[in-house]
Amino acid sequence: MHITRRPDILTIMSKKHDQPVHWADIHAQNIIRRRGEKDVYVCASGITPSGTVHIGNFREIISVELITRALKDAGKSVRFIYSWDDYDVFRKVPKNMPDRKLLESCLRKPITLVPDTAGTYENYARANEKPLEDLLPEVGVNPEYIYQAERYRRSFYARQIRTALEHRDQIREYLNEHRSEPLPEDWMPVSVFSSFTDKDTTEVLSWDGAWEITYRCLETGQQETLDLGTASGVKLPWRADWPMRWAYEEVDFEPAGKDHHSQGGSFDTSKRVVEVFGGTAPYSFQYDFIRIKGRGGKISSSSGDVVDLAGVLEIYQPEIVRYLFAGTKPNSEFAVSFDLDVLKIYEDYDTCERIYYGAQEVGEKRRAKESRIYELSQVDRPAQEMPYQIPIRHLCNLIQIHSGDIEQVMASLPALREDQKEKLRRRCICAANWVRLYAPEDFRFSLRSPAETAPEISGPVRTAAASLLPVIEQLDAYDEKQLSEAIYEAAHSAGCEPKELFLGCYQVLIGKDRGPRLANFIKTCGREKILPLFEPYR
RNA sequence: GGGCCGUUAGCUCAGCUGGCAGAGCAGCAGACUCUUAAUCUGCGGGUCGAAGGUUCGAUCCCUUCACGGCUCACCA
Repeated sequence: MHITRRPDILTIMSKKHDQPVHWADIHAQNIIRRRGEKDVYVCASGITPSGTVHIGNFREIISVELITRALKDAGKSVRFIYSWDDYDVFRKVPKNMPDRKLLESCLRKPITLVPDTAGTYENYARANEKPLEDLLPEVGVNPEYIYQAERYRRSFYARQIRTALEHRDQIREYLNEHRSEPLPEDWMPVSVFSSFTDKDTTEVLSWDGAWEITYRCLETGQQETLDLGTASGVKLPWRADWPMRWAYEEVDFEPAGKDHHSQGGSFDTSKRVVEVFGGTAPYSFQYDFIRIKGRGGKISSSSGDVVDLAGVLEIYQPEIVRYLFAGTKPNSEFAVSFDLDVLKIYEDYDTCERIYYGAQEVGEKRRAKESRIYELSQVDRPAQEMPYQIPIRHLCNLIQIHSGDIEQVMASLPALREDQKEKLRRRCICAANWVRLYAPEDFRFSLRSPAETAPEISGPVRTAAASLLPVIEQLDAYDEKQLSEAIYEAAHSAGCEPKELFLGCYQVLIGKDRGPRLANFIKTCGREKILPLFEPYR
């Protein structure tokens, strides 16, 4: 008898295994050691919503989520902040956006002041933010959002901007350490959006040493003097902005992509610049990019369709999306697959689940590791008892047998408990989507309708098919093996090759030469679906 | 030019803080009169990129080199 109940988390993290086995726990331990004991650990993530937020960006979010989970499991309090850098400049029109002309006229404006050309949201930035915000809770991610545009526009960072100006020589020096061309002597660590055009095509002329700054709009030639305490268009450039926020939020952990993490990259300069703001650089690690397999190959294909979280959730259950990321070390590249690999991923996940619940025996080391991956993959806590498992391949068949009617599929499953239905329904939807969108042609079928003209078959094959009728009428009396034998018997007594009969049967059932393993397939479909299809050959 | 990552079975990779080299797939053999990359059983398969060093012991740590990928030095 298998133990299919949830193990105690303390068993997994007990003294016996006080060495953490999972990367998230190792990083969490490092954060605690590096930053010292604190009441609350601040974990930060952030991106610029300058286009559809794709699955590559999601890696950053989920990495932080996994670390916050690990910190919490280590008994710590955590604040997970997510910064929408929506006061960044609109620099390039992505391929998948409508009304490119209008968007092009908005280049150099902050993305929060660019319209949503699809007409759904208040502005362009919001159009990219909101769909993701709506989806994140589904995968168990619930950060505290910070909208940088909103902050900058109400002069929230006036004090910090002044600090940057006061230390502009120091900041310039830090940045110059890694620049091929040094910044000019009169460089100012601010950029200004013109109040005449909203664009950042401006030149800062002077700073009065306190709160006033004067700039010229390059497009209109007009000059204006602003008060930092009330101005809405002044912001820090990225390499000053990022460390400023580390200091302001007292960030303990923030990962970054490899573009930021190279030597001379923005993390490198920021960990110097942050001193100016009286802070220290957070603990960090670098995560690698992710690739796409079985769908274009690039996250953002040239046709303009982007692989985003919604696109991945079409195919993968939320806990399996988490599993993909939790099961891969952040600094290694991996591919999100839409091809046959999908089946393998589901099978791997199910194996991981069985290991967690003790329904599959493995070595102690592997058990500890898989169990932790399983826990981190769950949107909430793992269920008390093991969820209903159904092999994904079989499910794909069931869905096609029932013409995509998921409620029928669920009804056909014996011993399905009420509390298991929600997850299973989700798996059904994903399987149906996969079959429809990505499965190879060989994999797809649909049962013929009795109303259609029955395929022409003749000779011994027809005789054999006819002789199967009594068997199908009594289908419930046969188990799979017996049915299989009956099929061979039918072929033999009619004097045809079993192969021919198989071929004929698939023609009758699904109008193809091949299909799912026949005996099992017929049993699964049941007498009611099969009999009418064979009736014409009586 | 700097940095980071990688190089392990035919393929894809695991091997996380040094202790007899692993998995899946492919291959081979056998079984099922069989079919969604069919299923089951068994088997073979490796100079752990190269050369040094540390160690009782190195795929693992250090140094150098080769090849491959990414990234920074503009902006964000």
